[in-house]
Amino acid sequence: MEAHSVATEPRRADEIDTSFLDGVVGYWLRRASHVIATDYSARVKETAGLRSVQVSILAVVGANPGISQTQLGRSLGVQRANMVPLLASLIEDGLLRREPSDEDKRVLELYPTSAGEVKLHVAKALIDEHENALLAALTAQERRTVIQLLAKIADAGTE
Amino acid sequence: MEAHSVATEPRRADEIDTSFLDGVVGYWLRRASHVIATDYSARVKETAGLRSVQVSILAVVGANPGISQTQLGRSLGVQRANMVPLLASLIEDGLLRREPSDEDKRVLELYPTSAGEVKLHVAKALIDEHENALLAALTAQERRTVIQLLAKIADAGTE
DNA sequence: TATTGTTATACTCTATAACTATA
DNA sequence: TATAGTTATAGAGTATAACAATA
Repeated sequence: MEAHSVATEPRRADEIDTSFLDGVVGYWLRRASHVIATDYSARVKETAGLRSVQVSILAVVGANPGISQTQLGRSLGVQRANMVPLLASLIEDGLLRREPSDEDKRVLELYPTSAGEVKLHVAKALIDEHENALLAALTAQERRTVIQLLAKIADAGTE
Repeated sequence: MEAHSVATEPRRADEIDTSFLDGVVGYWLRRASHVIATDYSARVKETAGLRSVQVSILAVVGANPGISQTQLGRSLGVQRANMVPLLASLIEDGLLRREPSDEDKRVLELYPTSAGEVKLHVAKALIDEHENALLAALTAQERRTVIQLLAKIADAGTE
């Protein structure tokens, strides 16, 4: 039995019934993440010439000078292999530098350059601007709440 | 002035300072979305042989028989061009069928087949299972809250 | 044997532009 | 002119497997 006699005319976009998906967390996660990532990527590329993950890299290296590539990737949820081109362009642009570890000759320690710290400062202002624009509908308390809940969800993948 | 004298030894992964990113909604959105999407995609591919967005398509067409491709794409946040291969495989698998509209000869109306309704039923059970597994750390109230907040964020992209 | 950084490569998902047929 | 569906293609972003150097 196929239900094709129900619709007798085209529907308007705002009449679409999505009631089932409305209760699915993963569905809204995909929608919201896509909206935020699209806007943020465009802004950070235009203003700072960076990919969004590269801003995270600058921030984490800035707060943890001497961190290794593997540690960095683990803390950001990025695989070792994918760190290579991300770091290569940051180093080529003079925003990060590498130094061999004294204790473990396999490890390359990462440090921000002064240019990298300036760039990170610019990026931080950019993030504030971006979040204030796209999260205008959320109060400060709601933003804290959503971060807390998203962190719980993200933790499910690192167990 | 480069801050490389601060770190004198490698850090353990759980000692990494990510305090700046911790307050950024977009950062946690990326992390959480990645965890959920990875697990869900693998399950739905293995069990139902579908991509995650295709499950959403089945659900929306099931609730809105006769919907057009453009309406469907708009309601799911998927562009017209990207709907084509998604729908092609669903039709090839006999889960959906198309019928020319009587009123507008440009429009193709979409209807679920009986096989599509069975598949949707399977997918719904899969979604419940997936969400219960990965959102175990969240109470029912917290899930409702996160959906409400994510919907507000997603709305920022459709204004 | 295990791990760090690396290379090469493939796959998924999304974006853009242009075409056709209808309106 | 505008819109629905389509085609072709490009670009992010991520995943997998294998390698050399070192532990």
